[in-house]
Amino acid sequence: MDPAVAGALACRTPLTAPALGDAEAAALAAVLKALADPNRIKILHRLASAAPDGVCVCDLTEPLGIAQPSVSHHLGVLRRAGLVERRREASFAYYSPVPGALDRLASLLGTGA
Amino acid sequence: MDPAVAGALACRTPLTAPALGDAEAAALAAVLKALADPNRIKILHRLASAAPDGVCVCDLTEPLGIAQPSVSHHLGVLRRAGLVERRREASFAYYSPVPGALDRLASLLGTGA
DNA sequence: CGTCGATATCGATGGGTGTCGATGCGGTGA
DNA sequence: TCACCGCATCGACACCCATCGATATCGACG
Repeated sequence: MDPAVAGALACRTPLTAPALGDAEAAALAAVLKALADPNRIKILHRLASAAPDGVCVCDLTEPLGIAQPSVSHHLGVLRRAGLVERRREASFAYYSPVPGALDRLASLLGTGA
Repeated sequence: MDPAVAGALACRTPLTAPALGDAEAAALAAVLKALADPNRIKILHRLASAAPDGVCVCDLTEPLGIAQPSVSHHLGVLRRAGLVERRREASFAYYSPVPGALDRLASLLGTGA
């Protein structure tokens, strides 16, 4: 189609802002996907509200009602997304939320990104 | 196990706040899952930045590089999640972001939910 | 040094989802 | 009236993911 004509059709939108790049969109989607699970939300909520120095895996398994490998899996997802961090001590693993990780995400959403 | 003993084991956490309910976690996860896709993020960003009165589907198909049925699918997901709304006019469909939808989500994340 | 307990990883499995082409449904204009 | 156009839905396909049991790893402890 003739481009000069294409711009004059009935259905067009001005496009005032530059389109979001593939990389930014993918990065944002990756973090959101890590959060988009009920069990991971519960985990993060518990980490954020209950532990200044971390929560060990064994204290997450029972209240979540899922098996221990599943809990480890979810914690790994959150950790790879940069939302929680792990502190190993003896044979225990204490997880705690990364300060500001959710704040950055919240501000991104708030600014209409 | 004896509860009086369970509280005294090595691996315990105080649990200062009530656990997040299944319903809240599922609802939050549903909204986040609707956002957890690069194409949907691009769509929402474009809707938020380019259109006071809505963007029609045909203007989203080409810049996203995906077929029209896929665009309709993503718009449907966003609409069912309460993030965008549709205004039909003639044979066109104009989509626009729901005001405050992202703000509420951002505040939920910011308050550590 | 052997056992046990806490976590992580592996392999399998069932369900969910993004993508597409084909098709249906209204509304427009010739 | 009829062809065309924009959009939604359908059916199929491939792929990802949450979950589990089984197993490996690693440190503590007797």
